[in-house]
Amino acid sequence: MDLRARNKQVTREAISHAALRLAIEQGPSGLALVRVTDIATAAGVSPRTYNNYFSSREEAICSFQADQSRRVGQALRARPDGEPLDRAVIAAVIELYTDPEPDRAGLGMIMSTPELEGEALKAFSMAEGPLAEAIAARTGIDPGRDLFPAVTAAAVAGAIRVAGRYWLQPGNSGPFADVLRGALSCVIPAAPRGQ
Amino acid sequence: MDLRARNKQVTREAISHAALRLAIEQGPSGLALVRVTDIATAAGVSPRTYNNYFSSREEAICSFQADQSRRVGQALRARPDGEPLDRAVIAAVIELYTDPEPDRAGLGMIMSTPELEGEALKAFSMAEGPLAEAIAARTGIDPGRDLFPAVTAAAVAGAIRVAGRYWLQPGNSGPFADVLRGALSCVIPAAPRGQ
DNA sequence: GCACATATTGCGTGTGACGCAATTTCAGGT
DNA sequence: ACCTGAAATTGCGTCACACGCAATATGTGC
Repeated sequence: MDLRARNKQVTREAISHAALRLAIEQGPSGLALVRVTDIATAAGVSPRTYNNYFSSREEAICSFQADQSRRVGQALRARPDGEPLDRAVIAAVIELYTDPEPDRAGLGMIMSTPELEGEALKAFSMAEGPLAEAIAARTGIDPGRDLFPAVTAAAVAGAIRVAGRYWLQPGNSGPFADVLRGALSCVIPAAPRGQ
Repeated sequence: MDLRARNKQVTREAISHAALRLAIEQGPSGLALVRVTDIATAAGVSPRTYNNYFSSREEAICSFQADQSRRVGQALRARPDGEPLDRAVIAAVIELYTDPEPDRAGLGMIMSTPELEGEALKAFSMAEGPLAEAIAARTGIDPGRDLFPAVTAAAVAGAIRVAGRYWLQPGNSGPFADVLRGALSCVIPAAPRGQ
């Protein structure tokens, strides 16, 4: 990775981090008070530069979650070859989402702010493409002819989202890993049907 | 339903219909050319009134799909009591989404326009809440303690979305019902695990 | 230390979303 | 048929945002 590219990444993360931090400070109800100028200032860049990286506050705020989702496919590919699909997916997701344990405030901000709903869904759905490819590769199914990889990927993304929502509920002090495992086992078969 | 409420509904649908029609005319690449004024004029209302019903063009365009999703729960509840979960869900979804056969242009516009992605995901996810409740009612599971209803609902919504994307691919002239059936059978168990 | 690609920035413009208050519309009762 | 009041429509003003463009600053690689 180029040095220049790494600098861009640093700037990107600075903006994203500032945006999420400011959003958390104001809480879900006061998201409108988080102005573009504030985000840019907090990140140490000009408003115009902020806009070179993100085309909306929502995108900046949810960027972290989106990045996380993008890694799900690669996490599944890192699992050993012989492992059954369900075990591999569960292990990959838990590994990715509990190291470290997610930031309750950040996840809560993203998932329980109406104005962020669309962007949050986009963030979680970012996992689907790469994950579907990884599932296809693992099961040897052609994703162009069989819907199984894409449908399963969507189900996994949905399960992660539901698990997050449940974990955020007050009075839920258990580890996220347990919730994730429970959610994922509802929908992931050990192998494609009939095989 | 009140007469006044019905009039509001008529206006709402006029705006939504106009928005989708204009968007289709310009195609996914020219969505920026669909101005608020155009939508309002085409619907026969003032721009301000358009904004009383929808707070963004995207929302107006995807409103039809959102309404459709909201009906999934009720469609499942309409299935006979004894029917196994998987059959009931599949029958309910197919009934709802193939009568009539979806408008290819409209669905394509909504699902393959990047600017509409967030709103489209919101539209499909509208099904999840009511559907989860219907699943909970049918299976007798307490949705507050067990994640199965919510996870399954999310998986169903995801499967419908994936099926739609697949059905839109050129060279796919088969009935939508078949695609839906295939997608749904990937993830819906006949009953919650272990029961 | 230089040169060039690339990122950053400032400015200007067009558009959208929405609060507010005036006005129109119309359902329901007399 | 008319009145009345609630509710919907509308116009206006405001504010913030996204983005194109061109100038400038930055720093990497030689």
